[in-house]
Amino acid sequence: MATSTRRSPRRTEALSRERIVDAAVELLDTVGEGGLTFRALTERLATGPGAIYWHVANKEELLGAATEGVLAAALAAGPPGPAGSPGSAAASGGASGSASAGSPQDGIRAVGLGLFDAVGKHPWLATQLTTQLARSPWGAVTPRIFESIGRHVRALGVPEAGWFTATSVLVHYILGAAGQNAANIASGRALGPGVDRPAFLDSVARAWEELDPEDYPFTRAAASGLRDHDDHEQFLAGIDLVLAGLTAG
Amino acid sequence: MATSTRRSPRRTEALSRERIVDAAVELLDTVGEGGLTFRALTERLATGPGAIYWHVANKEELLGAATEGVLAAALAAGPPGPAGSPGSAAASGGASGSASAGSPQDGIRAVGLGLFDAVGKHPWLATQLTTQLARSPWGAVTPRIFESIGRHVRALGVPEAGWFTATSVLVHYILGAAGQNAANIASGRALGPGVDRPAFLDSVARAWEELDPEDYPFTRAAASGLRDHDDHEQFLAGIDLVLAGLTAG
DNA sequence: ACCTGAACACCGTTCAAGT
DNA sequence: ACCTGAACACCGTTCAAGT
Repeated sequence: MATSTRRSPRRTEALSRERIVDAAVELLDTVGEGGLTFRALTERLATGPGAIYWHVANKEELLGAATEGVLAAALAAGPPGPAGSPGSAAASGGASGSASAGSPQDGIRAVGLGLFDAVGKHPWLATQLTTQLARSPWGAVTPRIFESIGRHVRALGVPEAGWFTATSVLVHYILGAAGQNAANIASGRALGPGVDRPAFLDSVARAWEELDPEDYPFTRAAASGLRDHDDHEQFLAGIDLVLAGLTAG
Repeated sequence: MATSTRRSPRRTEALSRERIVDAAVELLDTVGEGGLTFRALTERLATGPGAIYWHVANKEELLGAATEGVLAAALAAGPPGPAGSPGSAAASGGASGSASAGSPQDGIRAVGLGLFDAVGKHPWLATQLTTQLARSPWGAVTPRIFESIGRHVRALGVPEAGWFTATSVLVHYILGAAGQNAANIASGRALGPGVDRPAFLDSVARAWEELDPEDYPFTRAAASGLRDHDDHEQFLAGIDLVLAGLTAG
């Protein structure tokens, strides 16, 4: 199947589901969730809407496939966890954090950080994962996330009756915190080209400090704590809090 | 059918921002997030789109107002008492303390249950709160939620450095679990009129038990635990896990 | 000040028709 | 089998015009 290497105004490679999903991820990453439209997709792929619908049932399925792909990559990059990708065991040998031989606690931290960073790279991912988690627990996404955390929970020695609770708390926290972090980055960028995350958090802290002292004593007092926190450190502190609860019970 | 004659009674009350927001909430509750359109709104309010735009800047602001209204009610009402009558819990601002007489732990459980049940009544609320929490921490929603939980965290004796972490974990878990529960209810209804939540959870459990034993050992084993769990009990177990971590540290 | 309703730009999706 | 592209129903939003 030697494809001609000549350049042409039209696309040279045949369309495929994979190419479409890749283009969707690219669009989501660069223009955001609202930027993924079939028109933008047809332009990028030099084709018509009908061609896309030949490979993909509808937009929901396309979003699902994009989510699954990015999630699988994020989980595979971490410790050797559950099903990486069906078929090929490629994974390019990455396994950056091969400290996976460590404790279950470290395993949970590693998976959490992997998801946290994946969401930082793909800000739309948090919303999408949350949606899939809630709307279709029978799909591929929910078991994959659940398993990636839950196997470490089990290794921790948590009694079986507590598995679901512990894994739920961890997963909800991880996705929530990751989504919030990603949004903070995006909001900072939106405020101006020179506004990075610390600058953005400072503006939020300032807003919180101006709240009514009568109604918002806690939030006002907690505002200053917003400023000088390392993303990862702050995120891991939340995980460790849950871990403390697990080993204390 | 009455053809072009306008059968709906002509509007007797003047339009107002409040009436529009109320109609939006009603639409969200009955037809879901996708059902809130300006056309449905104009029909329900017997007016034109221009009239709505006179009172409300755009759809985003309308959704925000709907979210704020329902959230304020949920925080003011607290959890529905077992038999008693809360009557009106005035609570201007953060107060939210219908169960304020008890321990801080009970306070957190009460606020959590209040949010959990509000999301159960308004399934769109979880997504909306998460969005607001992430996208605009300077808005009204974020401080209100944060305060409602955080003041009890402080009362717990948690050192100030841990306030943000603890409150974040609790809030993310509460919204995540509430959203998942609401989606489960909706999914059960969607599957059929006779399918309630237990039946739906059973079908999910069955799906999980058919996963590949090699790739999903944990999820398979945890599946059976899905079946016979009381909503509230299960939800509170997650909160208690975090509380255990707080008092252990 | 408040409301009307036609019009605009855009969206997801379909489908007869081509290769 | 795979792709084309016009067409359809619908959406959020605007705005000159009315009261």
